[in-house]
Amino acid sequence: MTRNHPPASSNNKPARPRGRDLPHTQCARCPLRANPNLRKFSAAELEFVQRFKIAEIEVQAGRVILRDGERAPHLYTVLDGWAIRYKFAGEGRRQVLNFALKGDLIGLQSALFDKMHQTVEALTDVRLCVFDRKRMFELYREHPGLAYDLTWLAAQEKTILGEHLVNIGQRPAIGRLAYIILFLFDRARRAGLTSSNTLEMPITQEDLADAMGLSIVHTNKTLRRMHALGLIEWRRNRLTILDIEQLSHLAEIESVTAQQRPFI
Amino acid sequence: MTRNHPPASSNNKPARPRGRDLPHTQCARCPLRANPNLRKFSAAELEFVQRFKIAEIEVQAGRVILRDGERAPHLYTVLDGWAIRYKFAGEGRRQVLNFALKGDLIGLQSALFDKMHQTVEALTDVRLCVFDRKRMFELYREHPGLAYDLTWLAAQEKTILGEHLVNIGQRPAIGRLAYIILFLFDRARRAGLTSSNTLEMPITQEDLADAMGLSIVHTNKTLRRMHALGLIEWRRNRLTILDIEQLSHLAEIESVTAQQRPFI
DNA sequence: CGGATTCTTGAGGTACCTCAAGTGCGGTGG
DNA sequence: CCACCGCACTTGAGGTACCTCAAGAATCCG
Repeated sequence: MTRNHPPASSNNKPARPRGRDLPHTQCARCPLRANPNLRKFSAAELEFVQRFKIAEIEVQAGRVILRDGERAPHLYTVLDGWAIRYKFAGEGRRQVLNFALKGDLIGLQSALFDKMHQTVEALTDVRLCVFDRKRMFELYREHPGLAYDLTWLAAQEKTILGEHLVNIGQRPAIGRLAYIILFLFDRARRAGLTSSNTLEMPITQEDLADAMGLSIVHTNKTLRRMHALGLIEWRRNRLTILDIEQLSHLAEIESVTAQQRPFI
Repeated sequence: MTRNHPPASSNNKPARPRGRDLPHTQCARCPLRANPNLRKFSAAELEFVQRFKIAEIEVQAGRVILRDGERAPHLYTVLDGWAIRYKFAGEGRRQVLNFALKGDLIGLQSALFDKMHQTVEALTDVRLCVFDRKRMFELYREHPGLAYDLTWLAAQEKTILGEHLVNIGQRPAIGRLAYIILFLFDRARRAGLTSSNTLEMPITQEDLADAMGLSIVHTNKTLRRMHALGLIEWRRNRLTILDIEQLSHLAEIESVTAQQRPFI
């Protein structure tokens, strides 16, 4: 676990978007649309989403995008970059809940409950599509397909968190690690961020440890052990999967299922 | 954790509703409606829900209502009784994700993803309101308020699971226990199942252990320790909270927030 | 009343933790 | 271009919180 997180460390400053808003680009030419894993919009939906979208912003690596307990004015979709979702648990302990990659929605909790129940922080510089929270009900009223998608995305998060709960609650360190590695690799693959069996990512061993509920030291030792077994390679920001069979076996999972998922 | 769960134990039989369907009662007179924590319907919504509802069934204690990996034909709301949501993790290890009480929705995952990602099992005899999955899209098309509620409920589950993740990943045994006890008590209180500071519930120490990612033995010892500290009393199916201050302190939480929540 | 759960307690082992002290590397400034 | 700094990673040593195994007591149920 993370010890000694400075309570108000420099990477906990409020999200001040790096600059002036970027040009309000066309949703029809949204780069996410190229991803075959993401579902297509109808013309009417596309037109609505275009109006729903307020701006595009860029958030610097290390900045907080949304903070636990605060009310966010907007809803975001990640266009590019990596973010991390976590909660603090008194005295510098941190639990990582998930990661956000391109295509992921951020801030739904705030839109529904009037405040966030987790913090979302940029791991790299992140480009975000900004949506107008106040139009949420219009979305529900006029575009049942999009409304359904929002439910779908929320339920998807819930399923993922359930699996993480199994991971942390029931598996030994090596199994947890195997699971997380496969999880990350699969998510990245769907987002088109992998090349064959390697993945470039901004995740530190500390992030990994906090996601697994293990100490950094033990995470490191487990990582080395896994390397010694010839299952992976983990060099600063670069993960290579060497034996997916063995990893799946350690994680006690069969395989990962594919499906076209929605986004906004 | 649960060791030696027989892979196909007697309480894992498919859900065969105990009997003939009960009389198709009026949603307008739904007993849940008495609970002030649950939001009111508009006349049109009430009329829709009445048609959405197919039947009422009763499931015996110990039976599985929905099984992980299977596709469920229906969506349910708990009218009465307790259920438990869990996932297995190879060789008799089980992770409890949450509990379902009156007013809770069951089977949304199956409706959205075509299969369940958790098992839901009746802890007591459970009375369920049965909804027609095939009308889901009609719900989204015609009743944006209800659609919003479904998203709300999914996001709520997700928030709860995030908190459980913090619990299991970051807290020592006594803190985990304090947290779960407060969580259960609060949920039960909202469902109107508590009387002052005591709660009658069908949860065993094994269920508790599996919810916390601890062994039964250690759960028991921690429970006794907590009793010795004068914080709680735990007698078979009966929980009494003696010192909520201390418990909150151990769990490192401030207080629990109230809000009117939706149901269907 | 007997059998099956559930709870309780003790004893001993170990997986993971904390503390501590490096090492390596990438970025920055002189 | 090199020297330095800070952060991420690595490794060892020793402690402990939690685990497993085991056996018995209490309670429930038919």
